[in-house]
Amino acid sequence: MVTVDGMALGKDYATQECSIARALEVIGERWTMLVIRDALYGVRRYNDFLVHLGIPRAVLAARLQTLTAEGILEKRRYQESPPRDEYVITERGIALWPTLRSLGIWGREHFQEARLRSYRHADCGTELGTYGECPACGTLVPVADVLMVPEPGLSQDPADPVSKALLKPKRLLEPVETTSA
Amino acid sequence: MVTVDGMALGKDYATQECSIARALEVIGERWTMLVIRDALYGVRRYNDFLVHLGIPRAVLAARLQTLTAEGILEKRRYQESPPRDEYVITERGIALWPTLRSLGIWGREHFQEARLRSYRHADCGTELGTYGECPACGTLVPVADVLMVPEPGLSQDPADPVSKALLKPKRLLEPVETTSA
DNA sequence: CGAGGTTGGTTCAATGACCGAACCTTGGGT
DNA sequence: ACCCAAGGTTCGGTCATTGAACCAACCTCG
Repeated sequence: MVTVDGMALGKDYATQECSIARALEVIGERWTMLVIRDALYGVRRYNDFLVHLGIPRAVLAARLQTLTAEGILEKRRYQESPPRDEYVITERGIALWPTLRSLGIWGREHFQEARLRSYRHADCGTELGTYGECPACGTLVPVADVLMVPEPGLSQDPADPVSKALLKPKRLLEPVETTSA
Repeated sequence: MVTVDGMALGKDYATQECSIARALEVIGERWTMLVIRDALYGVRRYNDFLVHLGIPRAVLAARLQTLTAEGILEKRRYQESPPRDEYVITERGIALWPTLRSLGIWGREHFQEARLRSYRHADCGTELGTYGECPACGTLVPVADVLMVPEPGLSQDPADPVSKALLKPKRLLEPVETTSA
């Protein structure tokens, strides 16, 4: 049966009856997970995503729109006159933190020597366990209480202002400062 | 400037200094994570991947080759005369279980009503926590001791033999039985 | 022996996604 | 009036994915 709309390549893993497949239909496209990672880091503005990711403008626009439509980001007016919007991560997006953390750990352990960043419980300074829990406190750490700490191995003096801003320790979700003024 | 090698779209997130990006270069392509999921379920043969995923043959061949080259699957001769190989998941691939589990949970909680499968500690029958730990035993359950149990909501009587084989409870990693003889 | 089946692929034309560069728009700032 | 910044859209060219067809080694059955 040939359905009316001709979505051939895109998005849907038609035959799969599986929540992983459902998830990948939403966030499985190229660049999407990196956009979400940046949003967790506190990146919010079109231009910041652009320079930090090195993503084509058209693709970024498409991804931001999809992620907004799926309720993972929320488009929010942060100033009138010049009307400017920012894209803020929602609860649904924040819920991807364990996935991204375990993916990052896997990537580092299997394909990378150096450790670039560590993640700590802001309250006590303890480094997080594999799933984002605090071994000392024995609790699951809310994402807003995760402190991202750059480690040596991360290149000093990067080109773009966003990478530069991410060079100092900061909490996740807290907006990055790129006041180029 | 046109560089000599023409890798434009593919694989590498060039500017990214991040273990998540490294990971996605390896397993971020379309279909790849679903192949790994199937490998965790115990799927091993070209034909079983093919019918279960509904993936184009050429793409499957490419993915199996990449995953083998990256050490996530291992190509293993399981019979001479007709020489036949199967693709078995390695430790490196098994290490993706927490990632896939948390991704699946996210997909179900946010984009799906029914629960299709549950995962239990084979030793005690307790349903696993969010990260694959056993709440009762308090231990991290080895993947080989995870029992996958189909729940109502999963369609009875599916078309392909692999889905049919996955209709009864079985441990992860344990090869699926598709003796069509 | 030859026909047909099973497994595991390769090849090919068509279609869709992605890329990078150029352009556009709205609203300041000077 | 002119230029700049932010946030896009448009467009031609390239790359990836798709589905269908083809290939080949080996086996089994008549």
